[in-house]
Amino acid sequence: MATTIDDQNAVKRPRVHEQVIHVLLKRIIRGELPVGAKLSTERALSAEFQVNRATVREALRYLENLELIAIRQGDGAYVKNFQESGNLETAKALMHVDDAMRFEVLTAILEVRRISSPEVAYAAALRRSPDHLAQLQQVALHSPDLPILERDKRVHHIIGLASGNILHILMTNFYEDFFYDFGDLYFQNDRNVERSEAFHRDIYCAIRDQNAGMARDIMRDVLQYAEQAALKEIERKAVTGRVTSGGLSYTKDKSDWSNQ
Amino acid sequence: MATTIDDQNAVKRPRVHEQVIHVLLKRIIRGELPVGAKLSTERALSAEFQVNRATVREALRYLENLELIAIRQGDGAYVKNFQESGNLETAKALMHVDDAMRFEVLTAILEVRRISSPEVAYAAALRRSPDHLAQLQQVALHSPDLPILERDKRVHHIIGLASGNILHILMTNFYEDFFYDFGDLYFQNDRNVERSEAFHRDIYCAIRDQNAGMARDIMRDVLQYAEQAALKEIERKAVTGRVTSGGLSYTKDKSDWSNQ
DNA sequence: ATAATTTATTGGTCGAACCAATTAACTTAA
DNA sequence: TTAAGTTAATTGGTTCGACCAATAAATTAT
Repeated sequence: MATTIDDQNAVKRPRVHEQVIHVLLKRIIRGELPVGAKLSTERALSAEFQVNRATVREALRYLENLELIAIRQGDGAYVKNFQESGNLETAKALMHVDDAMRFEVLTAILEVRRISSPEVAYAAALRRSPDHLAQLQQVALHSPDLPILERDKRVHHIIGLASGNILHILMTNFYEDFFYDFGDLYFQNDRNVERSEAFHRDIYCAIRDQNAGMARDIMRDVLQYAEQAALKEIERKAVTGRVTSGGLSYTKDKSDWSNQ
Repeated sequence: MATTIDDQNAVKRPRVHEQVIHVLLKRIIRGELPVGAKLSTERALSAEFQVNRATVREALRYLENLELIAIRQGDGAYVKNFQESGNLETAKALMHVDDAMRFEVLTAILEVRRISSPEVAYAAALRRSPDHLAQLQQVALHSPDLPILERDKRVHHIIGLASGNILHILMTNFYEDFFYDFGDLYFQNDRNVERSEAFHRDIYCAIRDQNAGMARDIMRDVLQYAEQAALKEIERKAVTGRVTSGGLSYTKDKSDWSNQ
């Protein structure tokens, strides 16, 4: 059988158009392509990167979806001000630019989550269906075999679902995307694991009893704890150096273009 | 000169790949393509829609960016559960499905904004730079010629910038995208215009004085007012029928595929 | 000088071919 | 028979080359 690489440790072979995205993204965020600047034509980029024009187009379309550029037929592609038009997906892209930007985005997310999620818990306690309660009970209390990171993810997700607000659900997905890498580092500390498990028990009871105020307080407390603990881990790591299991620092790219 | 259509009333000629997106989107959201279902191959879709495979690919790439489908080389494209993986841009797409979904998304956004924005104002009052204050003064107090909708947009945007949190800024952009159409309807009511202008004056003073608590209260009050007023307008319109200048109801598509 | 027309540029779409990863079917060895 | 290895078919990824459509610049006519 051909070497079927383990899914967890699968080596991502970046698709070509993703490499093009990466280069253009850096040029835009770093200001080499300032706001209002016109990008090279698709044909010129195609020649520069030695890839097909269709591949360049896939990359440009992605940047257009991010509201980072505006494409006009017969004219060209222009850099937009992402602070004026960027969407939340732009934040994910910013994570790949450099460490400083990564830290800014991460702290921003932590703040937004600390503000919003307690109110999500509040709404969830009020509106939760019996089915959502059952799901929460199953995951929070009766899934000891589930890794703590996955369990925590699901708890938050079920709370989002129970809130009955589709935006809360999508925001929860957004947080999860960010904390998936970082979570491993966070839960290496047993104290954080215990804190999380206590949170699961408490938030379940509050939602079961439809005690919205208590649910909000419980969520607020755990997020304040987690935020401080996470920032501490980052600080420690910044001194220790890079870690192997993800975290703030990303592995350097092997792409020929990554250092442009 | 060739007929240069006025930008404001420009007739959007949907690009072909956007029409393909629309059809596939409806099939997914409506459950015709349930979670886990495998989409037709690119070649099959190309034949079905009578468009080139590259065009189909642009559409599929968009749905992939929305986390609505997962594409695997050598295998195919599969429908994901957007409640588990969808990002905020998915909400925009949901607006185009039907009226019920549109209403759900809109009320969800109003709720999220009511929760988050007061805290953004709080942070803005604490952290605002002299430059941001000057911008806010200019727009909020000394731009009588600016249409109220545009002025209101900029006030919120500057507050987002002043908050110093990139996520707040991007979330503000997200709100703006949704309320741009609806804003015209909202500001047809003079009472709403007056309320908004008062808000601009008050929030400027609070941020100028770095009175964070007051800024938060002012923002909370105006959003509560606006939310109720907006829902009232929607209700009124639902009785009156569709309106011409945007609003909840979208114009029916002329696409051949729109009724699939 | 201004307006209309033409031309060149550039993104949008198309068609066919080949590469690369996956799956399924088949073959072979234990 | 079963399990592992091999091969073939399927499907997304990329390339090449061409033409269509919208825009902007250059040109011409008024």
